[in-house]
Amino acid sequence: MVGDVAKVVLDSPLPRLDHLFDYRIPAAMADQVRPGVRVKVPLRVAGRVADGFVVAVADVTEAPGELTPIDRVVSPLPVLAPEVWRLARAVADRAAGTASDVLRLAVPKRQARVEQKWSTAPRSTRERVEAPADDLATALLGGARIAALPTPHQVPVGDGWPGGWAADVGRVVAAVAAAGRTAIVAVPDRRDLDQLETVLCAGPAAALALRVDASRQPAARARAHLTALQPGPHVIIGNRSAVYAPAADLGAIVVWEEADPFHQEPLAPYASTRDVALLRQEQSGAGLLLLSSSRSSTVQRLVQLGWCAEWEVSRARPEVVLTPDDGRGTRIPSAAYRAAQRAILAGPVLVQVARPGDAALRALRAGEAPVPIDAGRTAHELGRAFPGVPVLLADGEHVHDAVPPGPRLVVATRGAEPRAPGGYRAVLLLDGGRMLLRESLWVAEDCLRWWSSAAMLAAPDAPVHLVGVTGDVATALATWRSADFAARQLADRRELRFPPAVRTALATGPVRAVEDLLGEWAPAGAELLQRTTADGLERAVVRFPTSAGPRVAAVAKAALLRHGSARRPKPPAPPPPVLRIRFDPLEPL
DNA sequence: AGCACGCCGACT
DNA sequence: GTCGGCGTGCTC
Repeated sequence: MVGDVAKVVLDSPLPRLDHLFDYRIPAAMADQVRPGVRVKVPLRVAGRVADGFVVAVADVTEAPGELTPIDRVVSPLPVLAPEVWRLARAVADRAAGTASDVLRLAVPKRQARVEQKWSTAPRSTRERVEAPADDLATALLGGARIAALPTPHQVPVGDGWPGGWAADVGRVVAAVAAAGRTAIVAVPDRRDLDQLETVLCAGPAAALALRVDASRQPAARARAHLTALQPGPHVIIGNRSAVYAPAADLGAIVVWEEADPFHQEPLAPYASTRDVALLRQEQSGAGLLLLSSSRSSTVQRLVQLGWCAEWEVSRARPEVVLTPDDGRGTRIPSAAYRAAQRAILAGPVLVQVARPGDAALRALRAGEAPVPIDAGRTAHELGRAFPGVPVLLADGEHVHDAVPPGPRLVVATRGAEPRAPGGYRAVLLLDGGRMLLRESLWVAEDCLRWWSSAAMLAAPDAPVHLVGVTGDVATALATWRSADFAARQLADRRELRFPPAVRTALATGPVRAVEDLLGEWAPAGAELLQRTTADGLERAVVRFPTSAGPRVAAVAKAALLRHGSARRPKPPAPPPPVLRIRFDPLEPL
């Protein structure tokens, strides 16, 4: 019978099962089986069924023998869009992972009740939106790949003050939607998502906004997914999983703050938003906007390759004052202290610290040994330094999106800084020296990003004091030339042959499996960087030029096919060690 | 994950 | 001779 072969991807993390399986489509299911639908299919023996998605329907099969029929169609809704399947395959191949691992991130779990209601309820039709023309959006709609820094201060929207970046993104996606194309925006965290939502809801594309937030209830996720599958345009906003949203008419992908660690997927195959976005841009021809508060060396590399263009969104620059430590090196320098005292009469002042516990205190009580101090005492001590001024602490445990207007000292750990209406009257970056001491391949550019994003919370005419930091990275912040700094970082990395100038991969597992792999990796272009062995387990790090990526990944996948699964003994026996391979770990060594 | 196939040690 | 250990490989 014509068209009765279904190509099915199985929901299984086993490398051996990571290819398409052919099944016969029973005549009774013919009208329901189409690409994207969930099915249950027999595997090996009758009675055992696996979940899967149909990705294609064909006339012929290359599989030997008689085809087993599909067991049943779980749902007739085609929830795996063809462009998402292509993307999942590419992401998996790049990292020697399985497509089904990627699909678990890309397609939310089925919610029968949601689908039930969806099938009967009328769907809202997309209305046309009107938005001002936007040069950046026009370039993106032409397929441009662009790296840009945002408007560096907050803007008033309704009665809120979202970041300038969110307003920049809002203008771009509204223009993309007005052109009838879908836009996807991926941001690191919930607080960024809230700001973007504020902007979108006040703009012309409000009715098209669709929040696909992996942290929301499963039902809400499923509903948003079904909506995204409908003809657009949509403005899809979310965290890292948003890059996988279905969008047949994709016009632009926007990634805000691509270097933020929240964009790093903690689940196999560990692909970051940026890498997925690059693949999706290539596959779809949509525009790609990498908007960040400072240029990362990774994006600078793309710029220098000519793969990515630069764009100036705004000429405005926060005023940054480099303030040396005076005297003992632990006290707030008097220049910064005076600036804070002056500013606090007009409104809130932000103090960024590495950890509020000891650093802020140490700065105020020179000469005393730092001890772990709870947040309450920190607030108390700061209160003494600024008598009569309320102190607010913001860190991982004390989350504040925004602070009320009026004089207030806001002590925040990096990344936890609340926004202030109209911006802070002064920003003190107090712990720069300590932040730079952290051991990481990316410290310098991480610090520049943390400082830049805190500086962007200042009012347009308010001073930003970077305390006790000198050299390249301080100059980069003061001159707001993070691209030059990133270029120098990249030059160093080329010299050392370290990321992002090269890629890395980490293999762990039984000594023999890892050694075999290293033997095959070498001719593929992967050079051994580090190797440690402990009780039968080996850990090896290799580096390779990006051009060798496909070969290195293919060799890795072949090795996983050989050693990837092992017999699992009955618990409580520990599972036997298996070969694991991770590409591009943030800290390879 | 399961389940068959297949090649070496103790056995009625 | 055979029974069965579990190492290896396959699943349309």
